[in-house]
Amino acid sequence: MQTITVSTNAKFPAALALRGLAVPPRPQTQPDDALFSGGVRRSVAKGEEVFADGDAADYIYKIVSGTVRSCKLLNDGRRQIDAFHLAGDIFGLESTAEHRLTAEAVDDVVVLAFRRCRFDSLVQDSPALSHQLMTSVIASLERAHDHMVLLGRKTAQEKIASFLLGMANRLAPKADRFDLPMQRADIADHLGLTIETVSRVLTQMMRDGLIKLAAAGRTIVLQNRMGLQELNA
Amino acid sequence: MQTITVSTNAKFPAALALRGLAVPPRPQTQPDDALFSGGVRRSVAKGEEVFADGDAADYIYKIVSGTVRSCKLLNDGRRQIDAFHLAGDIFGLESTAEHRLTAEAVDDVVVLAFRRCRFDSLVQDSPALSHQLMTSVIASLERAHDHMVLLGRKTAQEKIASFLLGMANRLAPKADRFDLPMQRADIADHLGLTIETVSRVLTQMMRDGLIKLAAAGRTIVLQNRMGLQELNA
DNA sequence: CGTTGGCTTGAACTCTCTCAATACGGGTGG
DNA sequence: CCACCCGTATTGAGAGAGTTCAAGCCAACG
Repeated sequence: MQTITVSTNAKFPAALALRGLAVPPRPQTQPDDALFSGGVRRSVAKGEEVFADGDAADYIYKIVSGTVRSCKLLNDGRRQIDAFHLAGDIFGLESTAEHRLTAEAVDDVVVLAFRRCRFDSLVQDSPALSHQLMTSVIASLERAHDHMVLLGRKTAQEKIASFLLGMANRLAPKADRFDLPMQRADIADHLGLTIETVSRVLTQMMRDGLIKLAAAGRTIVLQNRMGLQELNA
Repeated sequence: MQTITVSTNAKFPAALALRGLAVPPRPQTQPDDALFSGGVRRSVAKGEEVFADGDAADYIYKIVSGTVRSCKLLNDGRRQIDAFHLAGDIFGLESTAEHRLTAEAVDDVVVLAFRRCRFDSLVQDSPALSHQLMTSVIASLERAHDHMVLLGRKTAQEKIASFLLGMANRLAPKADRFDLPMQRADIADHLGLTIETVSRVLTQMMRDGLIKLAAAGRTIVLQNRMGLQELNA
């Protein structure tokens, strides 16, 4: 744990130095962007950590592009992915002085990083910001609640159906086709299944005409939203 | 859903009326009690709802005594208990206007209820309160994260071991003996198991000398904390 | 064109669930 | 004070969803 902490902390200043004085391109404007003007842009390569379990929680992050997974590990290697964060999402807030989970780049990622101390003082000054932040954390909590129902009480089929509909909603709200950024192992560790079960359920759904798979299983086409919704329980 | 909403909303003013002008006895003083001075005391009998899924989220609650379970239901009756709240815990904080889960009294409960709107303005005025509240929500979120690991990746034995150690910590931090306020069905729905599995694992732990059971299985004596800790993963 | 990483498929196994019977305990009424 | 009851917990036997282990496949890449 110590080694991980050190290595990641060491990595971060390096990234800062690299991009040092570059002016961060203005991301698409959203209600809470006021919060996030002036953050430091940081690129994280696929598979690299944004922060690790045990790291000092000095920064809060907002995703510019790419996908981040936040996960917990059991000592024997079992993994649970609590959530996937997509462009626009805020993460890293969920902690005390030290992070209690690891955030890794699922694909190549660009984030904006904000010093937490500066942030805290900002929050002190602005009740509006405070409120926004609170809302963001509470939203995370509600997603966590939904995910607990999924993990504790849904069948493999239902888990996959929920997952596909949820990702479709976030990745391509209008369309019926989208590309999953993560691989089967990530999906499995998010849903509390094995990769084999994920694969089997997906092929069965394909046979049942609910979905179509393409591009090595990464592209999903929803052919029967209704059918999936029924499985969604 | 409508019927539940109405009935519970109707219940609440009644409770207020009943206890209307009674001066709430001052609960044991804690750091964040400033937040909760002036709340309305409300008793909830075992099995009754504090609020239901779909109710207007007008109040925030702090437990004076007793145990509350907050749970979600699937349309076919499957249930997931997200958390048990004990004396001193805050619950009912939502980002939306409506509750997204149901809070029920596990045993006879007394809570303090606070109008959310009044609360919000209080928070506006006091950064300190805001910070305390934030801390409380973040703590909930971290417990949720831990629980997701449990639900998604732990075996029945490990789930029960985690649960017992956790409850021991909260109910009797020093002692090795404590009474579970909830029944097997609640434990099962909290851990993503069936009551039979809960019972079987407990019996096995008893045979293994890890615990002792008494009082119809409600009293637990930890005989081998180390052994449980090892199972805890 | 061989290697690599990720995905799929198959067959056997096992942990947990399901269904069903039995036991326990606290409260009530005779 | 005992007998009965009802809700809750335990125990048993059989079934099944999902896992495990192992092999095969496919596309990307050097």
